[in-house]
Amino acid sequence: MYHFAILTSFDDLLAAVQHSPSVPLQILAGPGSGKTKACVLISRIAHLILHYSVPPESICAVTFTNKAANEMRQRLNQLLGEQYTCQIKMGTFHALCALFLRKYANVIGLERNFTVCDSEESKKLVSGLLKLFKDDLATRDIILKESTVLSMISKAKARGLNATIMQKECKANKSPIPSTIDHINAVVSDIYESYEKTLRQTNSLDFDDLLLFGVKLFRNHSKAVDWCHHVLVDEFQDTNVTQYELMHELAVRKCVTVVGDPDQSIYGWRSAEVENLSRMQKDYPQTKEIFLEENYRSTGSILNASLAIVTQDKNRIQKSLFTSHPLGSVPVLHSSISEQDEATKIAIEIKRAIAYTGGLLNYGDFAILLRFTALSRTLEGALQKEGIRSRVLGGHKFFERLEIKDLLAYLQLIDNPEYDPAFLRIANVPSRGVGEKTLDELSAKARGKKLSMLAFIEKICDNHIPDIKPPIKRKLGDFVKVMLRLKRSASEGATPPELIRQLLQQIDYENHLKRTQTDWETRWENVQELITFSSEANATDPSIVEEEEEERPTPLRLFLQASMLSSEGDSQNEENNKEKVTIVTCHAAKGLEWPVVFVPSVEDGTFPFYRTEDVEEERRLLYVACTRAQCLLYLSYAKKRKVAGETKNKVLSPFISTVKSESQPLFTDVMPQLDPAQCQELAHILGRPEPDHGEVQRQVAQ
DNA sequence: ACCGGGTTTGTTTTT
DNA sequence: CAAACCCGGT
Repeated sequence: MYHFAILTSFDDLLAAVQHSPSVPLQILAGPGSGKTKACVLISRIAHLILHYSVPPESICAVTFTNKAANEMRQRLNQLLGEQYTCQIKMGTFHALCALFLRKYANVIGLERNFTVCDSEESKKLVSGLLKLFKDDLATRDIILKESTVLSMISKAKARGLNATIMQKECKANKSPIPSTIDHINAVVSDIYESYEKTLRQTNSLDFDDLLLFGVKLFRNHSKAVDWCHHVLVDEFQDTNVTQYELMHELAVRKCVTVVGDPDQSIYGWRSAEVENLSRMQKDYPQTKEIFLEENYRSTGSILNASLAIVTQDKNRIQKSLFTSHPLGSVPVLHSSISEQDEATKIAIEIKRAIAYTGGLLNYGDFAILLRFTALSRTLEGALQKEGIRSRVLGGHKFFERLEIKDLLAYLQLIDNPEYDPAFLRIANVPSRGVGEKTLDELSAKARGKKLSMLAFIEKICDNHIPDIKPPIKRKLGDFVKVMLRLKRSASEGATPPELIRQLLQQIDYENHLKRTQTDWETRWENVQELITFSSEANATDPSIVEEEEEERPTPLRLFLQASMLSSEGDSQNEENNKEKVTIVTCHAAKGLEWPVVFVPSVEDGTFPFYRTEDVEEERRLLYVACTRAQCLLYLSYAKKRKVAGETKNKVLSPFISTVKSESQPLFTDVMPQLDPAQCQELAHILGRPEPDHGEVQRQVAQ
């Protein structure tokens, strides 16, 4: 039955799927090796259940995004039926931790209604704390950005270092003459301490906390992990130390399957450690390795060019890769005089390819892979000019839009009145004449009284605290009333969509958008979409079967949690996506594939990115991008590009210039002919019917 | 002194 | 696209 999932019956794939559950397994799967398409992991889960009789509720499958988890769940539904799959624990490490932390909150000293603090709020918190050190830093001529502080804190957390340890380390390492680095470390560890204190006081956990508290829970409370018989981890090369520890704590029975590819590790900047592969071999000495080296995706020449790029990394773990597909056309490398020129060339080439393949390819088969999202502006413009529709995948994510975050902040405050970040966000939305200064003052006073800001303001409005100027009470009185009404509705069992509708009406949010945003129409549409999402959230959320009914999180809490951990992009209207060219970052393209792939801006400074800490990781990123292509691959660079307002001269990426003149031509500057023979080959690789010659000629004529 | 609306600026990658 | 900045109005 599950063989349905395996498109090919090759030995290695089968061995990986059927491997004994009790022997730890590492599947090292190169790009296009059937990791996703033939879904090794999905087939293995099915095999564990059907053949080895592993109970579905004792399986834990960890994916890199929650979107991937949803897809996995859907495909398993088709194979096994929903009654099995709904019991499997599936999701990102973050989502799984959140799930169990809610259930066992009291055991490790958390409130059940903790809020997940996303990176935007974390950044605001850090930024507020950093201001306290501004003068001190200025006297030493140190510029410290909040993003730097944030990433230093996050890195410390990912390695499991708390603020106290960090402070001790700083003192221990101090050289006789305090250097700038020492000073920065000292300041950051102080900010770290206050940051943690604020999170605890406001009953919230940031993304790193979810993992850290998860480890703490699983390590010290066996009943939280007893259920687990088998752990499977996808994208293992992108896990960090804490995530490894989570896996280790969950694997109480030492049954582990991981899938990964060191060549595709591109999240080092987020503290991912490829070394987790060797660490696992040490911790689980019996670990068996299975290499999947056959690529079922790309043509030979795409694979050759990609391998030429990644094998320049001398420290790379040696691994081969081959394909049964024909060589196909040689990847294109072309230059342009400007980014506009580059974008136009891409647009024209897309139209040409569609015409010359006479309906074999449509717009949905094309993807443009970018180093960072800001590069999409000119491309979107050029495509639009040529009448090509496009969609930006995961550009600015739905739940990060300001109108969505405003509304979520209200809901968060209903669920967790202590969550001051939400209060600070919405106290003046819509405008109530309470600005930054006033809020700072109120915040300090509330802290002095050891109250949450909402509780403090409520007291002022009830005349329990007299020492505030009358305007505050007048200005924020309405806000307090809105919150009270919403809280009452929620306690009376109002559903999330009902709460949102009530909220919209009470604060007249539509009017607020019209007043403050020029593009209020699309923003209002997003608000409507949020209502839709909120009504679906409970159904899709993986939930633990609760012994006691009242322990189950409220629908509101489930909805909020799903929102904070979602990676969903803007419009998922599946219908017309077939007619749209996909624009996506290389990072977000991981695991995806398209018949035709363009990678623009292959220039020094972009690949590798000029501020990178790890050049090899940038190389792997380009490798990941190139290996997304099935049939046609186009790299391009511009000789001049506008960077941060200034036009700069650019040169070809060293990743390419060092490989392009080897014995066989890896790249060509000639666009593919797309003659009948090539079309036939294309159709064969994609498994599609060949185009009709008459149709080709008709479209070319146009 | 503080708000709020308008303009400038400067952008990695994401749970 | 939103944070940072500026400046007129209260």
